[in-house]
Amino acid sequence: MPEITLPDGATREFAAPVSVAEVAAAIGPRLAKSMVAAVAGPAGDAGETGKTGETGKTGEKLLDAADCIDADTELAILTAADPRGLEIIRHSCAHLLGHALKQLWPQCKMAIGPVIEDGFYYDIDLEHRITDADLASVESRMRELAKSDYAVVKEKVSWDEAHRVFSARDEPYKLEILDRDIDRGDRPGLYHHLEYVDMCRGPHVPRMGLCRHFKLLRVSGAYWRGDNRNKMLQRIYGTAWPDKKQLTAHLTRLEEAARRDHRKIGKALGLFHMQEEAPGMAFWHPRGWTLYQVLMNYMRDAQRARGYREINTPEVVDFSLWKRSGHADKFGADMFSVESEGRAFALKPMNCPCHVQVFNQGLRSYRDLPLRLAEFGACHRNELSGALHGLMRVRGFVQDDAHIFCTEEQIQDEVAAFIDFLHAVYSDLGFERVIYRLALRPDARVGSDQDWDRSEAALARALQSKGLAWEELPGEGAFYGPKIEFSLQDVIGRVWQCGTMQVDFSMPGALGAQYVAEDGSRRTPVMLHRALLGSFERLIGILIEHYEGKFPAWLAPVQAVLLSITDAQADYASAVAGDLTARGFRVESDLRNEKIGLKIREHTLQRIPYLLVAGEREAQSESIAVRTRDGRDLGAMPVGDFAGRLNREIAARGKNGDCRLED
RNA sequence: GCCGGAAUAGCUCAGUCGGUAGAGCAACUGAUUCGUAAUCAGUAGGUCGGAGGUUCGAUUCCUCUUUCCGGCACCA
Repeated sequence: MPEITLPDGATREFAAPVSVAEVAAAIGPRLAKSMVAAVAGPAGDAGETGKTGETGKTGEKLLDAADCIDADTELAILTAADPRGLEIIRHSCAHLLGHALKQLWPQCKMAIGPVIEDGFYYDIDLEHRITDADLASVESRMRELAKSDYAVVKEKVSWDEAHRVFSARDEPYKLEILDRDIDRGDRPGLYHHLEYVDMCRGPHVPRMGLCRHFKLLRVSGAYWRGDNRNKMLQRIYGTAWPDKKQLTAHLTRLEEAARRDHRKIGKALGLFHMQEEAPGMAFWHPRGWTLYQVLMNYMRDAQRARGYREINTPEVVDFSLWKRSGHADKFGADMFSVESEGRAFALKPMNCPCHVQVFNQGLRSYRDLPLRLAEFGACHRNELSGALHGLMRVRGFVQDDAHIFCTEEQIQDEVAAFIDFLHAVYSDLGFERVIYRLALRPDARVGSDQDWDRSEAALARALQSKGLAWEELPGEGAFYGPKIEFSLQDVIGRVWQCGTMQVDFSMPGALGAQYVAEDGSRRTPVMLHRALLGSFERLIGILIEHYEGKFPAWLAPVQAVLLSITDAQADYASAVAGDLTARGFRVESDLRNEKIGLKIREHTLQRIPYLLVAGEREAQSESIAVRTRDGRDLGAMPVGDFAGRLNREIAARGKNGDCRLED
């Protein structure tokens, strides 16, 4: 006699074990119709034996509509409105995709079809190459199948039975999953979609009519089990939403994101270009290089204020140094090499070994520590061609790199100070959402396990002391030490590592770094590798997308343009431009014999923050009429007033809205 | 690197079922001096990414190649 407690606290008693669907029906017909699945929660032990899926909360269990409840439990019926319900719909969409694919290409071998953010995919092995046209026909077959609203039938079977089913269906990938990932004692779930069968923990929708608001997006390649030694399969991506409105909104977001692409905006604003002769390297144009320099000078001042000393080291260095540092072994193939007079050199892929050389000059005392050596270091890495991506992943770049030589006792404070520094800079840059990750020891590494224990712990403690939530990435640390990754997202949600803080107990010793301790003994310092921006290239790529090219005044390559109305104001406009330039602003003037409307349009499209109209009225009154790039008219004001207000806006950096120019 | 797609004027793109290409904007010339998102007219501009092949003839078909795009893998 199960007693079921609903989310609102109401209870319902049933005389006999009931299915989830029956409970929903008892609550109301509308809920029964829109029910996707249910979640049973921790009070009761609901459902049949065997795993039906897990949710974030411990003790919660996801149930299929057909699952039977035979004991007291809390139960929430899930609909598309619930995030867990939506996830189930997306998962069922993957099955729907599999169903359609199998109907269109019966010889297609099914691999996996999981849920991802905003949607789902299915990996298949099929000789025929799926084209965009195919994608449309797959999608329409999916719609037909969904429209028929067929019932999804769940079946729990023995491992042997599952094996028999997929042998008969000639699905080698499903058999491999059974063999390698599923315990022989388990009872895998089979979901029958008419003639199509998929194996899944579930739950899934009870009727396919619940999967209606989806769209297939693209087809691409993906290695079986994510391993590049395995066969490359075809992966079809789709997105799915609770209703048409949200689907449309998502597709619109994707279109808008495409417009913010840094490669597109970089070209439109004349910031940089790339060309065939230098793959993965940027040619910076005047406006882009201005932005680059503004950012670099900002970082230069900021790090000087925080006790860093700037240095500069060679870009072409003998391979022997890379051998001693360990980089040649691990990354030799990814380094650009240069040969001269029989000697092998490499373009430096990073700055750390060079910084140790600077540290090693002279005898260092414990009194020198922590020693913070910073360099805007130009690095080259011969990244795999397929990895290149605009400014985000390049082969030539400049890091805002620094290495802190310190004692083990100083690590904690240095890491904490670095995190504060990073937050201050990111806040000036307008970044609020930072993703924190802690990359732990990889299999291929140098250094003792004790060193790794201590360095991992030091980083974790520092994050904790700042109250930051982080994700751990086992095996993803650098070969010489663990690292905190500070990542930002581009406009379509791809995550890019920018800042980093790495603890290294190995390289200083390997390269002979020493200092004299208080007791006169020679000791090896600890080395902290750190960068805030990561590389100027990547960070500028993120900045372009973040601001959609509408850089705040402090970063804008051109902060204001003087616009004359007729030739009669040419001298006046030039004089004002000269005055503002002399005050340190980045100003241009447009004296062309063109209509003011055209000039406004062109410079607005160039995202210049302030358009300063100098017409006859302004010339008479020694003023300028100020218009912002978002079309606001701030009226006429004396040049000195504008300069003062712009100065305050620039000083505020990230802490002002777009073109506020407040009094 | 792997799978798939793409490459046409400075930019954004159209086009040729094999007969050496077209628009808009930009550029240039002239007229216009016009107050807040496009003034008008004219001119010029392309060995259709590169190399080879098939063909009487290739931008179009085939092969190779480079780069880019979307993923996968990689990311010190």
